[in-house]
Amino acid sequence: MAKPPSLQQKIRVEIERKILSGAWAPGFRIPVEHELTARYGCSRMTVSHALSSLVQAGLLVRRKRGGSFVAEQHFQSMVLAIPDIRADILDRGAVYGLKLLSREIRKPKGDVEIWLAQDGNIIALDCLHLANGIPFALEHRLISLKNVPEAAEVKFSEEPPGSWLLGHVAWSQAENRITAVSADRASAKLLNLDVGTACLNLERRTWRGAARITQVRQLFPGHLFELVAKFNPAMPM
Amino acid sequence: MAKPPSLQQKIRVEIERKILSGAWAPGFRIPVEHELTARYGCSRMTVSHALSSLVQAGLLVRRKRGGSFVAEQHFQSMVLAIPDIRADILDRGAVYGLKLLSREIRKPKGDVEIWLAQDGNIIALDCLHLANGIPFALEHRLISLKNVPEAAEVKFSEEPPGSWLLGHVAWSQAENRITAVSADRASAKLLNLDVGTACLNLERRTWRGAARITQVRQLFPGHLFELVAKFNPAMPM
DNA sequence: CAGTGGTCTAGACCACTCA
DNA sequence: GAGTGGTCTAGACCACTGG
Repeated sequence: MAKPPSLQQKIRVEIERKILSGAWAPGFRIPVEHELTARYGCSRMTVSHALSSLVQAGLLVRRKRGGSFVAEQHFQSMVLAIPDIRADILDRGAVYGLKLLSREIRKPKGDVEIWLAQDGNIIALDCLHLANGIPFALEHRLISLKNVPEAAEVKFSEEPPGSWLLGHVAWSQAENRITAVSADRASAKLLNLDVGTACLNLERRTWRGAARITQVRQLFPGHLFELVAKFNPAMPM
Repeated sequence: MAKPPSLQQKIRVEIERKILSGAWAPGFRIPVEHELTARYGCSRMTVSHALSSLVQAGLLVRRKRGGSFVAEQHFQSMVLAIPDIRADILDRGAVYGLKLLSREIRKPKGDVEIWLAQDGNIIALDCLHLANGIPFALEHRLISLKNVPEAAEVKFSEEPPGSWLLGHVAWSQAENRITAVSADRASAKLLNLDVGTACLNLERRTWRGAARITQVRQLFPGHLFELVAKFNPAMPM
C-alpha cells in the first residue's frame, strides 16, 4: 500500500543512496542542477527542492558558483528522544504513579535559582515518579512564577510538572546536560537504592525567548533507564 | 552585516514567533495558504515552502482539507552532539593521547559479535583515550572486517578508531544507548577510579544499509564528561 | 462535493564567487 | 564575466478528506 513517491523524493533518495553507499564520497561534486533536470526530465524547482532537503539533513553543502558537494562530515549529531517521564512509563505498559514530596513557593535562593527567577518568586517541587509502584525517577524542579504565573495554582499532585508544562507553556529553547552520578544518601533512600549506585542525571533548562521558564534535575537509576538516540535517513535504504 | 532575509524566512520566523510565544497555541488552526499569500503578497509556493520547513521542525502539522495546525507536542526530541572523542578533547584545549590496550583479529564470539560480523571476522580493539595524560574514556570496539576490510591494515595506535572510521567509512544509520553504570574492577583500574564510581556508558551500533559496520562501548568517568543536547529554533527570537 | 495541501512547471531575476 | 545556486511567480493538476 505504499503511495507512489513524488519525483522530489525519488531524486532525494537516489542521491542519498549514492552518498550513503559511499559511491559519492565526501567532497565529491555532484551534478549541477541543470544536469539533474535533464536526467529526471523535470523543472529546476523540483531538483532544487530535493537538494535542499539533503542540505537540511546535513548530507550536502551547496556553494554558489561552486556547485553542490557531499558534506565532509556527515552526522556529527543525532536526534535524542527527550523523555516525558509519564509518557515513557505508559509506553512501557506500566502504571504511572506520582508522589509529590514537597511543593513550595518562595524567593529564589542561591545563584542558580536567582538566575532562573530574577526578581520574581519560584515554585520548587520535589517529586518521585513511579512505574508499577517502583521508584523510577527523582525530580527536583524549579519554575519561574514571573514567567509562568499560572503554575502557582497547580497542585502537581496528579499531573507531573513536566507534562503540565508541556501542555500549558510554549518554550523555544532548552539545554540538556547528561551526566552519571552516584546516588547520595537522600536520593538513594527515595529511589530505594544502595548509596553510591550509578544514576543517570539529566539537567534541563528551558527558555522562551529571553524569559526563563523552568529548570529540572531528574535522577534515574542506571539499571532502569537508558536514553536512545538514533539517526534516521529520510528514506530507508 | 545581516543579509536581508528572504520572504520565506520572514514568513517562517513570523509564524514561528507566534507559536513559540504562545499566541498560537497547540491545536490552533493557522490561516490557510491562500490567506497567507494575500497577507504577504506572494505566490503559494513561497508560503508552502515556509510552512514545510516548520513541519520539518515539528512545529506544524498539515492535513489536506483540514488545514495547518500548531503541533500538539512541540519538541519531543533534541539534537544530541555525538562526540568524536579526540576532537572533543582537543576542543577543550587539552592534549590528546591514545593508548592501545589490545588489538585482535578473530572469529566473532557470542551473540553480539556474531550479530555484527555474521560469517566474517572481526577486529576487536580496546583502547584508552587520554586528556593531558589523564584517562578520559575507555573504549571497546568491534569492527566487521567483512564490511570494512581495509580496517585490517590499520594499526590504531595513533589514530583512534572512531576518527579513522569517520573519515574512511560511510554509514547511514546508528543507534546510541546512554546509560549510567558503576565501574567494575578492571575499568576502574584503567580509568584510575575507585571501583563503583558512576560512569557514563555510551553504546553505539552503526550500519550502512543492511551492512553492519561497527559497534562500540565507551565508558566515561561521570565527573569528567557530560553530554549536552540543545534545541535550536531556525531563527533566534 | 468542495476546500485544502502536495506537487510540479517553465520561466525569471538576483547574488555570489570562481576562474 | 559567466556559471552556479537562491528565490520567486502565476499558474496547473491531483489526492485527500471533512462536511
